[in-house]
Amino acid sequence: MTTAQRPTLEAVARRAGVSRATVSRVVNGSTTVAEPIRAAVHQAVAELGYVPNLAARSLVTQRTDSIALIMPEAATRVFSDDQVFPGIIRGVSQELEAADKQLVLMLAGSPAGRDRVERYTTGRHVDGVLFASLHGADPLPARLARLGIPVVSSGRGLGDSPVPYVDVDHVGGVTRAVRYLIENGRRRIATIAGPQDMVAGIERLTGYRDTVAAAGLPELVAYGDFTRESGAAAMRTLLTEHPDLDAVFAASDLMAHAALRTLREAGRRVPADVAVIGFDDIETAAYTEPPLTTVRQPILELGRAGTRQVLRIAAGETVEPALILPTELVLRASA
Amino acid sequence: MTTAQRPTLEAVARRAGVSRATVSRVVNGSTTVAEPIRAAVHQAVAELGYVPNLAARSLVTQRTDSIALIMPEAATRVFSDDQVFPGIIRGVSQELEAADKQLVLMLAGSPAGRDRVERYTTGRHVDGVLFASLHGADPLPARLARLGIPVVSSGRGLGDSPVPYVDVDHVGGVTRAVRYLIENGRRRIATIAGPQDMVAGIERLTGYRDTVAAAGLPELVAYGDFTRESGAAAMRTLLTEHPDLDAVFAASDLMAHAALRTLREAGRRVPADVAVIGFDDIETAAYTEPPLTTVRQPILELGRAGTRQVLRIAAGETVEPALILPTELVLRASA
DNA sequence: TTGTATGCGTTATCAG
DNA sequence: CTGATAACGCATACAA
Repeated sequence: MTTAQRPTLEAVARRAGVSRATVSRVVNGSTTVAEPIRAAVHQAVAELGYVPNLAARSLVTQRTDSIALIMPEAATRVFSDDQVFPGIIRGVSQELEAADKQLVLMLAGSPAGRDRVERYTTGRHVDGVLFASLHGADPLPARLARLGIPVVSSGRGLGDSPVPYVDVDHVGGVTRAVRYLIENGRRRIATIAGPQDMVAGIERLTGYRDTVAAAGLPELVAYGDFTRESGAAAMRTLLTEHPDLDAVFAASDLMAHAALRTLREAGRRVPADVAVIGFDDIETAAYTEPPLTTVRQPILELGRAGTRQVLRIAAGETVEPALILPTELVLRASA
Repeated sequence: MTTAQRPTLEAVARRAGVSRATVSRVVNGSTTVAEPIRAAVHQAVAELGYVPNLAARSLVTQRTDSIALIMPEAATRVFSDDQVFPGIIRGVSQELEAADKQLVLMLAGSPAGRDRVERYTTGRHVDGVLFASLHGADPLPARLARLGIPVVSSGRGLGDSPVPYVDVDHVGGVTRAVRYLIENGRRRIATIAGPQDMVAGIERLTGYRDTVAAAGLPELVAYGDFTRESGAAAMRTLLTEHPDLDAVFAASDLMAHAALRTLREAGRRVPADVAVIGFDDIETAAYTEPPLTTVRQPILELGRAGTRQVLRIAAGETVEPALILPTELVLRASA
C-alpha cells in the first residue's frame, strides 16, 4: 500500500508541454523564464501535486540543507529535567529556521549510536555538524573536520582540537558568585563540583578554587555529575565532613536544588545558616524554596551562536576559533 | 576549503580490482561474495575511507532510514521546563536507535515552519512521520497520510482523522485523582484546566467535570495553558472567586507547582487547608514543597509506542488505529 | 529564453 | 559468484 507513485519533473514537463530543464528552472525560481511558461509550469505542478525529490536534488547539488546537532550523551541524560540541553536545541532550532535548514538531532550515547552518527555525517547527509556537551577529549569532532565537514562545538571539548567552539565564561561567573559569598561574610564555602571529564565541570571548579584560595579560605569539595541525585549525595557528604560550612556553590542548578532540600532536612536554614548559589539559571531556579541565587549562562544563545558558526563555515567563510559568551550573577533569596 | 573529494564505489572497485556491483554487495553485506574478494574490498574501503553516499542510495532504494518527529509548536514552548516534550523525544530516540534509524526533529511553530515541514516530508526525505502535541484539528497529519507517507500521532488530535494514534488514559487518571480527593473529605474541589484546543486539555477537564458532578459537587474551573505562569494566574483567580476551596486538581505539574507557591503566598497550608494534585509526574514533582501528588503518564512510552507504530506502517504492516496507555495516581505529600 | 545531453553515486536486473 | 548496464530524479553546461 501507500507509495502513490509521486510525479517527477518529467511528468510535470510533459503536462506543461515544456522540457524538464524549464520545469527545474521554474521550481528553483530562476528568473530567466518567460511569464506564460512559468505560469503553465506552476499550474502543472499544482495539478500533479509535484514535490521535488530531495535525494535526487542532493545527489547533484551536493547539499542537503540540513544540519546535525550531535549530543554524545545518552538520551536519558539529555532529557532529564535539566534545562540545558533543551535550551541548546531550542537555540539551534531558531537559528536553523531562520536559515531555512532542517535540524537532524542525533543522540550518541552508546557506541552503536556513535557509529551511526559517524556514518550519517560522513555519508554527506548533512551540510554541517554542531556538537554539544562533549565529554573528555572526544576525537569525533576533529575527525569530521578533517573529512572536510563543517563542524563547530557548542561548549568546548577537552584537549586541544582544531575545531572552532562557542562557550560561556564559566570561570568569570563562578568567581563573581564566590566573591559575593565572601563579601557577605561567608568563610567556610564549599562547592559541589560537576563531572571532571567535561570542561564545564572542570572550569567551574577552577573558578571556585582560585577564588577561595585568593581569599585565604579553605577548599571544601564534593563531586556530582550535574544531576539532582548526585547533588543530594554530595551535600550529605559535605555536611558530614565539614559540618561547620556556611555556604555552598553548586556547579548546576539541579545540584543546588537538591542541596537546598538536603540542607533543610538536616535542619539548616537557607540562607541564614548556609548560603547556596547554583549555576545555569534554569526556569525552576525561580521556584525553589527559597528561590535560588545562581549564575546565569546564556544557554539559548550558546545554541544560536554555534549554529551561526556552522552555517558560516558551510557557506565557505572562516570563523573565529573561539567565541566566549558572558555569564551573570542573578540574586534571589538563597544567598 | 573543505570538501576533500570523497571516494566513490567506483574508486573502491578500481582499487580492489573488482566491479562496482561487487563492492556494493560487500558493503551491503551480501553473502554471495567469495571470501578473498570480500577481504580485498574491505581493505580497499578502509584504505580509501570510503563511506556510501546516502543521497545516491536513497535515490534508488526509495528509503532514507530516517523518521521525522514533528512538533507543531514553537520551540519556546517545546523546550520550556516542561518535561513532556523532552520525554517524548527521548522515547522516540530510544526506539529509533534500536531500529538503526535517524531522528529528524522538526519544530513547526510558525507558518513558515509548517511549510518547511510539509516540503521536507512530502519530498520523501523521511520514511515516516510521528506527530506530537497536536493543536486543534490540524489537517497536516491526514494530508501526509493521504500522500502515502506513514504517519502516526503521539497524543490524539482533535476531530476525527484517519491517522492512527497513541495516547494516554487522561480521563481515567483524572477520575482517580478527583475521587481520591473526595474520599479524603474534600468538597470544594477546583481545577486548573489546560488549553481547550488540545485533547489533553479537554479530556482532563472532562474527567474532572464528570467526577465532581457524579458526586454532586460544584464545578470550580479556571484555565491555563500548562505553563507555570498560567498556573499561578489561574490559582489566583480561583482563590478570588472561590476563597473556600479545599482542593485543586491542576492539569499539569507545572501549573500545580505554581499553584503550590501561590497558595503558600496566600497563607494557605498544603495539604492541611488545600490539597493539590497535578498531572504528568515530571521529575520536579518529587522536589516541590511539599512533594506533589500527581497523575503519572508514561511519557517515554508514549514516544516509544508511537515510534514503533510508524516503523511498522513503514514496513508495510497495519496497526491498531488507537493505542491507549494507562495512567497512575502517585501519592506524595500535597494531597 | 529554451531545450538537449550529461552526470551525480548507488542499487538492482540480468547475463555469463 | 561476478560483471555490465540500466535506472533513480534532478540540475546545469552548453547549444540552439
